[in-house]
Amino acid sequence: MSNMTIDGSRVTIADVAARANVSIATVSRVVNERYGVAASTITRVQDVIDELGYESSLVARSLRSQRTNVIGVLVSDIEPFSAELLKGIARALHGSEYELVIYSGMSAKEGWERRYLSRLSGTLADGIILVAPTVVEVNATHPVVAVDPHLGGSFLPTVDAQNFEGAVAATEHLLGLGHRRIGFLAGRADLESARRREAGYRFALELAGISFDPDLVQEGGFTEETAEVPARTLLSLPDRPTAIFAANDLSAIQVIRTANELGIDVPSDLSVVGFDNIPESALCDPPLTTIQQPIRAMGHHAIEMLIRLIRDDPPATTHVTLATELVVRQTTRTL
Amino acid sequence: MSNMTIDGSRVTIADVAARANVSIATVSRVVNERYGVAASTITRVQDVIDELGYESSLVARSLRSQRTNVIGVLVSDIEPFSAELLKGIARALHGSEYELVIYSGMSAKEGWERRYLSRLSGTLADGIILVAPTVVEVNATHPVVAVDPHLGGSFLPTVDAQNFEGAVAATEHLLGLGHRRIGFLAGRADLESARRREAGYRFALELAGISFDPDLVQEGGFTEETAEVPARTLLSLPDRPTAIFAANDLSAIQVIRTANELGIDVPSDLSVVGFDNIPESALCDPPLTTIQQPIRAMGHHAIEMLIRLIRDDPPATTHVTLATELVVRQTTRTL
DNA sequence: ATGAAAGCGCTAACAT
DNA sequence: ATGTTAGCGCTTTCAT
Repeated sequence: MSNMTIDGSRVTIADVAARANVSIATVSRVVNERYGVAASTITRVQDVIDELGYESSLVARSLRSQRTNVIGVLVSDIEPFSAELLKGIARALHGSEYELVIYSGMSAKEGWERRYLSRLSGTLADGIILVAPTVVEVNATHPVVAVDPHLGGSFLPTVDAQNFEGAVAATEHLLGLGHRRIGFLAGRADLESARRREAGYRFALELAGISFDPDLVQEGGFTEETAEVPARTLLSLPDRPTAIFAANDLSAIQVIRTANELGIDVPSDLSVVGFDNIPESALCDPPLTTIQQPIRAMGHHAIEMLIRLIRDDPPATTHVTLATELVVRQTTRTL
Repeated sequence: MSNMTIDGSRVTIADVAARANVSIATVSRVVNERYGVAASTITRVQDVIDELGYESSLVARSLRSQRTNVIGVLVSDIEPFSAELLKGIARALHGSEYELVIYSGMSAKEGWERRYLSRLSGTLADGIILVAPTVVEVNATHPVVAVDPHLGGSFLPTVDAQNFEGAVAATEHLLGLGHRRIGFLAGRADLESARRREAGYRFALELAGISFDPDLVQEGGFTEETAEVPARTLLSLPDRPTAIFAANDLSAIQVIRTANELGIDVPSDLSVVGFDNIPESALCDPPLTTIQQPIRAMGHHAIEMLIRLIRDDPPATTHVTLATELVVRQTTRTL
């Protein structure tokens, strides 16, 4: 529709003002529904806005005004976990007054949270959700809520899940099936959630009177790529584990793949349990037994907390931990 | 880390300039690696930047300069399809020079594409990917690529999938199982992809010599919520269909749910086929037979086309259609 | 090599 | 009721 542009460029507030024979300020008032504009002027300006298809620039507006009605979400990457979380966040935002901007600098480099925050905060968004940040000592001008953060003891409002309890449940599930040599494919050492999952694994073993074997623990790094070598290491052990608990589904899926390559059948020769219950875990073959995190609900809670902070409402809970649950599918079997 | 702020507010280029005893312009030159700055000055400014943790504001920068190194993705909502697409887009952007901004005004209201585009384009992003737009007569100042758009004949560079062929395959799968009364839960009438799926359904029926029964077609609207009533209508027909082909997985999942509520067993009493193969389709019970769209690959192609356009590279393909494929799971059975 | 100044599109304080 | 003006943080001429 050619009325979207004048001279092939964007329609700005100045174009509208000129065509309606009013000042830029008046157009701004009409757009923002401020008081003190004559009804006839409102009509005239609105007509021009419609005619020209004018829509105010988010960028220009947010540079100038404090309030933008935008919620920002900062992620290091769009992978299954963050994608699920985004679905929950979007759902929670339905029917609200807020718009959603998701930003990813496409780099998981050390300190991304701070850099992204610095690039967006104070400007684009009224409040920010930080997804799986490894740094939380952040000093922003706007409210920030962290989901699944590095540090448990952060002063940031936080949403996470029962990592420890979930890991205990996963390990006890394997123990209950008769497994005794249970490997653990750890997550990233710098993530609190990863450490708590390892703690749960160790705790369950100890409770069962099984002494901890450091050979049975490898760092898998939470992605399929980084999990391959450690998975192979674990599966090539002289006294190979009969079961592996992976710190997240992505690395569990890689364990299954690597096992297949090595001619090890899952679940006949090897039981595997993941963590997260991302949609992909049900898609893999065989479908993965895993610990379900209520990822979308976490998004929901994060939004609720953030909006409360933005509105400066009475301080609600500052730390929400949601329950995890074992989901038994087909990668685990009695020894 | 308190060095992120001065006086509790954002660190701006002015703060850096003041502390380094240079002008704002010089800091800008250092940040953007422009020529004509003394080596000693570069060092000094860079030190202050590091010390203060300065990062330029995306908003301010993009207001002023043409190039932002940001790819914008405009979606009406974050649901399984767009989330999958985002995963593909993010993957394609790994290691590139581009950052990613996803914008959703959280409204599927008529004309959202144009409004979002107007709010973002010309400012924040160097190029835009429009996801499932219903309007494509768009006149932007920057390159735009449409994924799965409304109009087939759009002049916009487009990425889509074989909707017609996929629908034929789905319908023929059901026909091959002996079904004759096959219902169709249509998509949104304003979406080209939805219409082509219906055309494929009709074509396959015709080819099989089955006359089209308008009672067997209901508009399902592509979401679980909107699909419920039409699904119930279809399943309450006096001469109930023995199979239903739904125009997307979300509505297929709703068909299964509604069937359960009505005491109709899938697949014993009713076969169901979806379209998309979103991860959720494998998660439902029983796992859904569906037509797979290579959603992530579509994201990949869209990025490639867009970057080419941004770089003004030799005009590559302006319209990519990817193949769809039948994925047989457990919701279809011989009659 | 560096600084001063204009201006991107907009909002808000201050006139009138 | 409406216009004028001063910035928001930044890049980019144009001077020096």
